[in-house]
Amino acid sequence: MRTVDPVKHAAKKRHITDTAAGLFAEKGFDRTTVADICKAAEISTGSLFHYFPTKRAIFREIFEQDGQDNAEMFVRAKELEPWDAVLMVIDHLCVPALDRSVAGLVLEVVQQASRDPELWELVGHNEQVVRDELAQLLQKAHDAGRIALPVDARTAATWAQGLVDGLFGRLIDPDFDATVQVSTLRLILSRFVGAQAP
Amino acid sequence: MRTVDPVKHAAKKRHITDTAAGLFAEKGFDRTTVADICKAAEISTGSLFHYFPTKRAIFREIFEQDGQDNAEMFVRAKELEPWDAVLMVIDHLCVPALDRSVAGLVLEVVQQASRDPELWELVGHNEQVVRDELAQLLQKAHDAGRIALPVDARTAATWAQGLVDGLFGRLIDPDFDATVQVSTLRLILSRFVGAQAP
DNA sequence: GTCTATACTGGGATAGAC
DNA sequence: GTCTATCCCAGTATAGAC
Repeated sequence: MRTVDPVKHAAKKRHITDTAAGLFAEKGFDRTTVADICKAAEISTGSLFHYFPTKRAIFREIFEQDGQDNAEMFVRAKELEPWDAVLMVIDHLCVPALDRSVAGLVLEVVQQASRDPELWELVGHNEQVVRDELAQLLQKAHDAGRIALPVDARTAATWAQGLVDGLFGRLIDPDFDATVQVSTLRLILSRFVGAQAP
Repeated sequence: MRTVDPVKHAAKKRHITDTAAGLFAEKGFDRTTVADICKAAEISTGSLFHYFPTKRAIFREIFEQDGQDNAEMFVRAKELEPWDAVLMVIDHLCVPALDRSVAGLVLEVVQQASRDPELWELVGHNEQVVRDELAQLLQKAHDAGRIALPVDARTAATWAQGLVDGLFGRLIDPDFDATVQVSTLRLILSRFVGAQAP
């Protein structure tokens, strides 16, 4: 006897976020208008604001699932030998870089997060979780003699993230092939942490 | 018998760009209004548009001098031993990261450049010059036996830039001390290119 | 729940006096 | 060259019919 079908409702929201994500990636948040989103999603503004209170809310929704994704990843990672786990995590973090449109979205979220405290909490927390987990894995690998860290584990973890940032940064060069360069990234990281040859 | 004093004219333009740069760094390009700039620079909008045709033009002007700066740097670098020159260039590229407000501006320009073709040309060209010069220096250092590149010089140069991007990326973490981490960056690069201990 | 139409706001840019 | 006043438009969000 309820008036809304929650499944349909969620599906529609998802349709809107998916459509909006593409536009945000392509044109940026500020330059994407609500009208653009409505046109692309083939709905009216009135309908859109039935599902989301503001434009920003659409943007946030897009990133809300990331935290859970990462949590799942680390569960899987912990079943591996620590250093292999680190490499797996890095690969996972690099995946968005392989798709230019997703990469645009990542650039955008960094930008927006620095000015939207609510979004910042979401993203910043996530980053910190990744860093902490990476630091733990690196420490274990070090203790097991698989790598020989030249700096503390936390710093190393930070720079592992920094290397991923670097990968994204270089996407501005049209000749830069992220698929190929992920292996270079692994080489740099391996040499940095003194990984033994396998 | 000329009606404008070019020196005064340039000084005023400079005053506007300097003022605007601070605001762009702090709030981002899109969220900085022309009114904001005028207020901060203590001029009227009419006056501002006498010096610049559009808001974007102000933004571009800020980065127009970078090319020349870099050219000068490479002239000085070439007087050094190649590997020392590489480290000098890297240090130079890292300088903006040491000042949070300047760092904000760098984030902003990447963002904007991906959507402003004219700005893109400016920035992209500059990046390419840096990469080419770095690649040359790395090749020379390699040939001199000072380093042992595991990849081609161009790829190595690209990743040297990527590491600098990573440094900027990590600035989002408030605990990240760029001054300290520049030395970690040098360590990572040195290990990557197989630099011999001095 | 979805639409059309529109109110309201704010920002970029211009006109024209001084 | 600089100002004030203002135009014009884009964009978010709402009202109210269906």
